[in-house]
Amino acid sequence: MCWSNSYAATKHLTLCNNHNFQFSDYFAMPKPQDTNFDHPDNPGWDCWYLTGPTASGKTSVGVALAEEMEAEIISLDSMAVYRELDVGTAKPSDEERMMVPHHMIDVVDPSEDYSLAEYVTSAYEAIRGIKRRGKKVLFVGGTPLYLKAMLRGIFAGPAADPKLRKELYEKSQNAPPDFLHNELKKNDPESAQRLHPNDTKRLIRAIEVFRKSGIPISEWQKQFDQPAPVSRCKVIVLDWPREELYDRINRRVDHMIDNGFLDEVQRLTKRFLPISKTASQALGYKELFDYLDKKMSLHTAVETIKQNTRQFAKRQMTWFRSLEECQFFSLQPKMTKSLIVEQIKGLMM
RNA sequence: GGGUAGGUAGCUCAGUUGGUAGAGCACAGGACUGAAAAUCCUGGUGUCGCCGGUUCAAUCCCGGCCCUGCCCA
Repeated sequence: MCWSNSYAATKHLTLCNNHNFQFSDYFAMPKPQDTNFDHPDNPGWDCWYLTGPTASGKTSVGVALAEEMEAEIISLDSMAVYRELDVGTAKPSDEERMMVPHHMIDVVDPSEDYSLAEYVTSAYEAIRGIKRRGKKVLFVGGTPLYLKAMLRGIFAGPAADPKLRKELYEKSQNAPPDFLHNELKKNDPESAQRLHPNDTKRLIRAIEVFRKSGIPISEWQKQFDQPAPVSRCKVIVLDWPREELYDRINRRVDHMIDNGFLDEVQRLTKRFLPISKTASQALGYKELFDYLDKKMSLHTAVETIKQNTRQFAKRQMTWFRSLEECQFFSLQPKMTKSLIVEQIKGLMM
């Protein structure tokens, strides 16, 4: 795609002069709408999906499964897209990536902002490539919003406008609490009805969409209530008993700390371009930044990472329960990987 | 041993001039489409340290005991 380089270059230049990535006001080039998001025959169909909460073992099962099924893997993960965020995002190892081709990992610089729409655009591209090579497509990852967008599509509405967002945000800070809500009510009462007055991010996005397109976001979004056809999508959720999952999370965070997580975070603090607003949302990084800034002890930082990760896993499960496409696969500590792979393979065929 | 402050939710604490109690965090459930590992909403989960007394009624008042912190020996 010819526009992507100049777009990235513009971002780089402007970011150099702006180290404040809280509602940064750099100018984002509007992207050409060269992808038909609301395709009548969604490219995300006729693919396999292996998902589940964080630390459920998706990566390792996914690689084994892909080998068995002659598939290539598309990572379904909003944080693995960033280069240099390796340990904390638990990316697949070099060995795993040698065994099966992986896509959508390490695709942007950590100083760049990233979005759902960029993911979907590139994932469509990856699907086409894999199918050209005569392979199957296996999505592996746990970002539920991305999963839903792959299954049900995304609307071809206006891109984010950081300038407008910043303006609305700052205005709302000096106004009565329901300022944004009232603002939205004027043009899009349906969305205002649906959104809570405190839901700042979504209120801002909804106002933004109307101002840029003249069409309420509630109009754009109507199409996504229909589940993908079950006959064409297999979505498997790795499902551990809650307590076991939490143990796995705690153990994995300890393992990350023992395997260079701190060094990685330290390196990020020393880079020329600061990490972007979206990349800095990654779990574990913000807590370790606080430790390095001496705002908390290492022990407290690690415990906080574990807690935030458990809360994240809980939210992921809420998503999976709400998506009718999801088929839960119950796991028990004693099951071997080959047994798991065998059974999931059976479900997918 | 004497004095003193305290013991209330998983944690840190508030409170009831006597009518069986509430905040933050934790935890649980939900929402979610161009920031999503983000963000937002809802929910109190309890032998008010233990044993007795007074009272129609005690977590609260009285007595004793146990435990913790601090001060003095």
